[in-house]
Amino acid sequence: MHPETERGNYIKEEIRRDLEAGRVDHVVTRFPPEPNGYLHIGSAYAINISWSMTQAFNGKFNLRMDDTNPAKEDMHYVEAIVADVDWLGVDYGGEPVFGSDYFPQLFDYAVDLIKKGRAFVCDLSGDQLREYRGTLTSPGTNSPFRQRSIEENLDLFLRMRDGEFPNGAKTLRAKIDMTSPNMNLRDPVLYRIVKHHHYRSGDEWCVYPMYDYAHPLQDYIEGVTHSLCSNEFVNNRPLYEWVLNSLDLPGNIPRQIEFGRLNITGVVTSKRYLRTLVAEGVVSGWDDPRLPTLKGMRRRGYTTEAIFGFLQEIGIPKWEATVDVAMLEYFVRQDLQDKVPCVMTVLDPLKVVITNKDDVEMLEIENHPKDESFGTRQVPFGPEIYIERADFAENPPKKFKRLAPGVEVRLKGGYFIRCDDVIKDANGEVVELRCSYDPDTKSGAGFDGRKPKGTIHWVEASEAVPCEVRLYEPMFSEQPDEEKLLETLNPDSLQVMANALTEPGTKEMLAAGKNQMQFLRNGYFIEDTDSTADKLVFTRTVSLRSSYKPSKS
RNA sequence: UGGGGUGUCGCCAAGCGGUAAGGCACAGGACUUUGACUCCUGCAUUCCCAGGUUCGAAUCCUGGCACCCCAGCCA
Repeated sequence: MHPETERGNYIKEEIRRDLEAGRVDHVVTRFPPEPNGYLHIGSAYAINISWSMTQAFNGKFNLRMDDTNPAKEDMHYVEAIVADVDWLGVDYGGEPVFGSDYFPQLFDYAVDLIKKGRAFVCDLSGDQLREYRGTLTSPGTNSPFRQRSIEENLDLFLRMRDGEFPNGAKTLRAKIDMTSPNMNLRDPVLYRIVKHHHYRSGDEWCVYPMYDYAHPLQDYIEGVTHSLCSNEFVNNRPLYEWVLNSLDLPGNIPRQIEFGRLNITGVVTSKRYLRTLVAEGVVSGWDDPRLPTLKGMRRRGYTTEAIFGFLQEIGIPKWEATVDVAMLEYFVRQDLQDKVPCVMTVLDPLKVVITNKDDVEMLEIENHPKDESFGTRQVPFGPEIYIERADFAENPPKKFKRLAPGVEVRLKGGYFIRCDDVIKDANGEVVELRCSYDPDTKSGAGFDGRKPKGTIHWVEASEAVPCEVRLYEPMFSEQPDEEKLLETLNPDSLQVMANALTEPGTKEMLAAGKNQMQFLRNGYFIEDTDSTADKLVFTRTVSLRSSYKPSKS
């Protein structure tokens, strides 16, 4: 085997082969989104595949709007797409390119095709076209217009362009083979009449090229060497090649190579369903943190490093693969862990009175458990604090490493406290804990006389900052059934902790420009776009991993 | 159903005729002022199935099976 042969990435291997064989001497790839929707994790995956190839071979990467359908596309989407790609940090040469800019050349190529006798104008209606096409098992039938003369075809095509015929009246079709077992080759439509304003070319055109005709030529015009796409297009490859070969084009001809689609457990990426969720108001918008859109993931606090790390690890499947979300979350934690500070926030506060404490003192606590460069901060501790309701149990189960009557725990960065008394309201609900602290056990003092049951986080009452914390869970109860999407929704995908309290240090972090941090024991959070100076709002990016398994009884 | 594509651990995934990498998840254990992090350990005698070729097969051949894609004037 060649020592340079790239393993584990068949596309890279193919490209290298092309380079070594001299078929090409450089690499150009492209990502061709249609500006009719927002980018999502699957888009990032596709972008990464094409982009990483140009990184590997010092090539060029184009971001091309695949805008050949005037009825569906909009400038709003190109702006959104550009913003998302910019966020990913992928370099596409500064400016996106537009497939619609090649309309004139595409038209000329079509004229060429007609002159070569390889395309004809067909008057069949949509319904007739379908009938003539045949089925998967039966061959199609030649169009009665297939034998028109080149002159007549030319004349008709020009008149189609000039708007002489109504929408759908005629099409330009390739003359290939109506009996081909590959449906794409049964004289496919190349151009259709669409009198519709195009967001970019305006009203200049009455005819628009179809994807199968436009794509290979757009690639060719841009000098794309390797056109990488998902394998739903394998059946289209013969047509892609037919278009290029039929034109006898000089120079490098692009080569299409397919890769498998990416699915993630519990996540839906199809535009249609994403649109449904937004339209039905199931989510707050395209940037809802529960959505796998790039905007959603960005708002949720996923970093581009985490996303690329994840993509790097899953590789390039040849066929559709469904990766466990846990893998994505793992990379998010891995990335955040080293770069965000750690503060304390109590999501569901339970009041604790420290009976033997009457002053408020400042404790110095480190901002990161491993990295000293994050420095330390002053955290107040006084006679009244709040702890997490879940960190107290009147009747603790086995192995409960938190607070319980008569039990002693350590307050992170502070002292040991012992629960002496439990105060309940009329309904028997615990509303307050009376605890005593041991001054000898101050953090860092080296006290080792006793071992506390565990360490919990807390927030001092007088300086506590109220905030809203949003916890997210998967949108669907299980692997979503796309046909019954709204029925498989997880009703608890968003949990709002409206009465959360965070330590003053959190505001300091925000003031210092750090909008992402770990809330000790609760996970990684990001200040939400809904947050204001009056009302802080945090979104949980991802929870911490936990090996704690509550016992059944 | 005609054609095309794909089948290696629960999930991704290496492997390219020489005797099954790695990651996630999971299960134990160490450490721990986060039940986090980190660190150990375990986790496919077997590669969709059945035959065949070979000293030797996940890799080659034959035949099955399963799943996915294609019948838009969408992309």
